[in-house]
Amino acid sequence: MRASQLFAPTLREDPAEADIASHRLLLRAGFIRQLMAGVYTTLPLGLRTIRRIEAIVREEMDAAGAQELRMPIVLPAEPWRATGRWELYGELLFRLRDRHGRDLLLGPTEEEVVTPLVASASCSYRDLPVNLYQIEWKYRDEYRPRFGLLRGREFLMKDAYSFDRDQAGLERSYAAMYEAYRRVFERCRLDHVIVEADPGQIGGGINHEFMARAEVGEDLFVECEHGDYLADTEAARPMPPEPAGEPTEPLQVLDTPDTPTIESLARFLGVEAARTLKCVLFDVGGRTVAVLVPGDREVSQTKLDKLMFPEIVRPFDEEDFDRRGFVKGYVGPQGFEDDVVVVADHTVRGGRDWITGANEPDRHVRGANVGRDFRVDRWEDVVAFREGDRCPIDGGSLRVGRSIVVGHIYQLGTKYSEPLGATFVDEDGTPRPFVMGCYGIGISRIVAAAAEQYHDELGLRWPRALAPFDVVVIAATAGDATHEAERIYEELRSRGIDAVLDDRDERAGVKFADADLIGYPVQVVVGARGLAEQQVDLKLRATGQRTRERLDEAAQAAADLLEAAP
RNA sequence: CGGGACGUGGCGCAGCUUGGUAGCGCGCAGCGUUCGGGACGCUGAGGUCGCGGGUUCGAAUCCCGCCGUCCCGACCA
Repeated sequence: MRASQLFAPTLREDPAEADIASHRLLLRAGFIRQLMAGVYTTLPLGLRTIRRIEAIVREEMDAAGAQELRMPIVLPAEPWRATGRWELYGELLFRLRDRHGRDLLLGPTEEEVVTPLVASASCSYRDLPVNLYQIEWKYRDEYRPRFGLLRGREFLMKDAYSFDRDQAGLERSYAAMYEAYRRVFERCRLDHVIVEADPGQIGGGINHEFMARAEVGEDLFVECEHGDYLADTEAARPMPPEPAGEPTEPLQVLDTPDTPTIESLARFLGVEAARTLKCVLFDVGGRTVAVLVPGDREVSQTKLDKLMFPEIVRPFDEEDFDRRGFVKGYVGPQGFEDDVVVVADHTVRGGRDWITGANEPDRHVRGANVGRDFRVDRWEDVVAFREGDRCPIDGGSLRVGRSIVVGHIYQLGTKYSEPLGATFVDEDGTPRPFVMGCYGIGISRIVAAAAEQYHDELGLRWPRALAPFDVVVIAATAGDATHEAERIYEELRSRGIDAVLDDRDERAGVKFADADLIGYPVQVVVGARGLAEQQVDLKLRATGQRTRERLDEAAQAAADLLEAAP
């Protein structure tokens, strides 16, 4: 490609709407242009990078036994009603209506399409497993699109779906995808971690997130300083504290006017929040569940959801407090009726003589102790992770890392096959629902994640595998240099290397600046200065390292440098 | 959806407080000089000042409404 023909409008200044590096540089370097919030045009350079990522993904998916297909983006509402997601997804769905008044949506993911599709093939258990994937644009009307390609309303995703006869089969399919994903992100050179993520309300299903480290990432994970523990922040289980000793105080009631929050209570009494016992009430499938955590900690509803699955967990609202006779802001676990389930986090074992609610307005108690003053029905891990918690394996200090989720794989089981009536015929002749897995890779998000990890003050610095082109040949001066540059460019192309010839009628400085901004891995500079000695200059963008090579070996040298590039 | 900021040639911005018919830099076009790290000079094109309403002799500027974009947030006793 000749730069004079390439539509790559680079910007000299940072666009006003972009804050983070990837967004700013992808705009400036001419990879993308914004059309509206969360929707971008992909320019030729951006599309080349996307194609390279797609190629890697395709190779690994195919090698893992998945088959590519293409499903529609405009979808009928009916199957989404069947699975409940027409309601559940709410505003997240782009909905539209056709001329006949039929409800349609733009696909945010495609279980509702692929599941009936496979079912319609009248499968026998002998046809399984099947794994189908596509690379297609997805649509989600995010409540707040942001950060350019990181959270768009339109994004390119590889989505794969496996269909197995049973859980054992699913686990095999899942393991194959897990390995394929590892290879994909290795080949993309993304610095990433893999964590077992929280299954949330779906419950039970194992799932893993592939997270590219990035300071600007919205997704948090927890890691031990010694590298032996990794977890989703919602799933992290800190090491429990040493158990506290026997009670030392009698239970006594305190007048604590106007102290409905832990903060106001701690201030009123002049004690640490950690001395108080927080008692949070939830409705779980109609029953009252009281969750106890130290006052300076929070309950993780995600953990509670998982614990109570398949029951639905809902925090108490005003009405619940009134109707069930609890005093909001002054709830304590003493004297609960038997129908209240008391769940305490392990961290509660680390305290005694608690200050907690007295179950009457403006009053608390002190000296409340487990066993003597209140009962605990279940000891569980329900506390939200907090900076400073210890590693459950070696007690090391845990820290929070930020990341961009670029891949997510999931064991779905029969969550979709059952409501959609998607079955195969098993060996005994009876229909059974497929045991499914789903596997996503955010292709357009990889572009942004890689830009976050590979850039400097000059611009983008693509790893070889993701760069829009491998090499740029810069004609730095007119005359002979132009001819030599052209010759080197042709030689590179004949070697199968994706090269750009910067033949624009621009000053050398402009070409250098654009080359650095766009981030070609290798630059070959052909100019009068070098030609006087029959030499050219090579630059490796990743390190900035420059070398001189003989003119007649320029293409070979560039190829070698590219080979050695990260 | 709540809070905040911002919408002025393609891009980045000034002008608005105190109303008087729009300006700077970059980019773009032409000519000349220059030519290995975002050159210089001269000339030129390009703007419904986000949209609608109002106030006024007169609105980019003041008032009201709407739209758009960006940032922060979304829930716990």
